Amino acid sequence: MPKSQERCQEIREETRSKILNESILYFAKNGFAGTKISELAKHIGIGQGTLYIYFKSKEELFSEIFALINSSKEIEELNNLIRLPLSAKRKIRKLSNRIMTRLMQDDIYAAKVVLNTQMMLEQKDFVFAETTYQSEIYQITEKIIKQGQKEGSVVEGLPVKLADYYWGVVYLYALKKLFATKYKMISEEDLSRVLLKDERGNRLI
Amino acid sequence: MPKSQERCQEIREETRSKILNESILYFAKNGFAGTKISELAKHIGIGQGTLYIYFKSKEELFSEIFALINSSKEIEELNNLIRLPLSAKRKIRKLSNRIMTRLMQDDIYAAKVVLNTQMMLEQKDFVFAETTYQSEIYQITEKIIKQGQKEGSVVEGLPVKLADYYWGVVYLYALKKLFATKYKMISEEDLSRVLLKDERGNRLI
Amino acid sequence: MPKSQERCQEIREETRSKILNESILYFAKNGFAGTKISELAKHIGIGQGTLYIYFKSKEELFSEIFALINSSKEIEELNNLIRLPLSAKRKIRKLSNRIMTRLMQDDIYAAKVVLNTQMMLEQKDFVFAETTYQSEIYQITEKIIKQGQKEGSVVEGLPVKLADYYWGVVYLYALKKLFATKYKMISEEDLSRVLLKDERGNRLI
Amino acid sequence: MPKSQERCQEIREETRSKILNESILYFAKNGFAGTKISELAKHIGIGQGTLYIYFKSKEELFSEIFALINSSKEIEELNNLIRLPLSAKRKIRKLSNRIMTRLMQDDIYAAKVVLNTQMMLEQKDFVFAETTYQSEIYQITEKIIKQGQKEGSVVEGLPVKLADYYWGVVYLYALKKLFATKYKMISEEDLSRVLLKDERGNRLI
DNA sequence: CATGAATGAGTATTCATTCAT
DNA sequence: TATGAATGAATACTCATTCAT
Repeated sequence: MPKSQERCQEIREETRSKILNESILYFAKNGFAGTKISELAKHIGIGQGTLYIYFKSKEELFSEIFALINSSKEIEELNNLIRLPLSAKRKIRKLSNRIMTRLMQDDIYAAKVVLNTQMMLEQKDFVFAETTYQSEIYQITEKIIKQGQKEGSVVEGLPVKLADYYWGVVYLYALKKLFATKYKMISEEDLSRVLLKDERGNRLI
Repeated sequence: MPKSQERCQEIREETRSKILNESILYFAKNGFAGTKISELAKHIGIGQGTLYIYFKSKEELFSEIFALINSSKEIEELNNLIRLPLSAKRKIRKLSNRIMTRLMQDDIYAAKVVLNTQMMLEQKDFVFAETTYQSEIYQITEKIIKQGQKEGSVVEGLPVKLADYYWGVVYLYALKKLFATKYKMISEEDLSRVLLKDERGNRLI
Repeated sequence: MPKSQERCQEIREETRSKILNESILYFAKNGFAGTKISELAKHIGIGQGTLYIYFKSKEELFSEIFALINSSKEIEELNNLIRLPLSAKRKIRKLSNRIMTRLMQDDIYAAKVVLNTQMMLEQKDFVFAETTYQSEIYQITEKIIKQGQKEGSVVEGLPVKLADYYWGVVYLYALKKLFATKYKMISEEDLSRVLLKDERGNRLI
Repeated sequence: MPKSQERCQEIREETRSKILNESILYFAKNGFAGTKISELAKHIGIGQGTLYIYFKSKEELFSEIFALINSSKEIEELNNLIRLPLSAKRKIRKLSNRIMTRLMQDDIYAAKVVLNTQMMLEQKDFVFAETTYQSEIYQITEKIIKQGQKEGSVVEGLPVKLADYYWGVVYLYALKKLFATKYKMISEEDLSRVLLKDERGNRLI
């Protein structure tokens, strides 16, 4: 029965995706040690045992989440952005706009940012790829920064430091999105200003 | 002959302080769930049982840490700063300088910032005072921001948002101090720039 | 496919009952402080963790045992006995007979008597119902005693004292059943004699 | 300094006695497993360490208590009683009177009875002497019972069973003395009646 | 000798993982 | 395949015992 086989495969894939997606938020909010399988399963709406059909262990589930995060189109998007024939300032504004829009609309995106940044900070052993991944994002950002510094629109300073700072602020507001009940989200301009010189000042030159 | 009462009291106070101080870093780095009493005790250099002489439970130890954090002189210092007959710009530069200097020299300070900010984000039930505490710091910062906006040295925007952003960046670099192995610490000017308009631009006006 | 809901419920009820029943003897023999969860679990034939699925703590298990003891049919039986159109003497003989028969055949019954009496003596806080329960048994016994004193078959003395004494002797031999290796069990007549006047003496009147 | 040597010895003896006496009640009320050294020391009014100067371990303290209990003059008194030129009935009444009087006045006596009987029931390994001791008391009691049965004042039945029963009732009211808040103490006559035939019946013969 | 702070072996409790249904 | 009851290794917590003062 090839049809049923396929269908089975399909169902498996669906369940796997569901677990993965629901877990991202849970892990981002509670951390690895703070996440109990029993509660996670309840949150997802499946039995505890079901989790172990799809993932060998809690740790494997956690590292699979990174595979998911890192396979995202983030890098591709960034690469597309950099190649556009725009000023660095426009690129930064576009990027910031895209980030803030997603952050405000999509908890999963915020969770991904949070987990990814935390991994980078804590250097957990079982996450391998992300160093490469993350540094790729950083490198692209640095390129834009360098372009901007040439163009005079981006503040002075080591590009690596500025890129780190920029994504740090993104992480900060991803955290607020996930955890804080009362907070003031910053605007796309606020985020851009991490890199861009003040408009008014420039205009006056 | 019994140990002198005062000496006993002294020893108890010392040990309690030692536990509290050493625990701050540990909890900040590993989180509540990720902290094992057995390892914490080893880290402090005491027996597991000793911990329980001074604190009823892991949770109590954790919440006592907040009493310690919040009883700090942070507020007092800020209050002194705000009363000085200085421009908002000078105040912000002074404050940022003090914060970044401490952050770079003192892991415990970084840990305090981290724990305090996380508590505020996560709104753990057993921490009561900090809301007040935190908002007090925020309120003072807002006052400086308002002063600076009048003086034209501080960027436009809701003071509450800017204060939140400013302390968020402090939190961000406290995290980096504690966790990151490779990172570029921002300078005092970088931190100040969260609030202050770019120098060059201003000069040109 | 999930286990059928009813079957699950059934299994849970069975395991719970098993734990409760097996624990009665263990607690009665070793006391609360003297009972180790690890050994109790081994005795029952389950894992330690299983105990905690059904009972929040050792203390909760202990107090649930009382709910079980007190929900017994003891009172009902006594109430039925008292309503029979018999002389107090016959009632006492019947009651004593039933008690001693059970005591000799059923360790669980002995354990229930032991735990219940000890609770009454020690007035543990977490046992609420039993005061009522116990005093109800006492009150019924007192009624039979009063009837017997009117009929001239029961010895003089405060009914409350005699009831207390009677059940005290029952407790005494429940203890012997559980603990003593060598002892002489008293007969039904011996127990009845706590309340009843000596036959021979009466006959001679 | 021989004088100081003696004085030291004296003080040691006093402290040892104090610990022993205060411990009897505590152990009787809480059992071996239920007694915490920290609380026992507080109850006695000494430091925890002090206990270990006088006794090697909790277990040794417990078994020393038995040496104390068993070295008591109980047996001697009983032996004196049996040798008096009295009827068994008089002896039983005298004995019961002495027992009940002490029981009501002296918690330590009640505690001794309780501990002693429980040891006999539970046959703890580290108590050796008491079997002999206890059986000696029982044997003397049996002699009185046999005498009484010959004289017609004591009820029929195996002397060993009756002796066991008699001392069981004594244990029962020792328990009540220690634990119960509300209870009706039995009188000397009530205790005697365990062995003695009813007066009225006898008189009528 | 007396103390009580410190210790770690022992006990209670939790939770990732397994497995019969 | 899906479930959740059962498990025991890991973790939190207690308490008899030691030891510096």
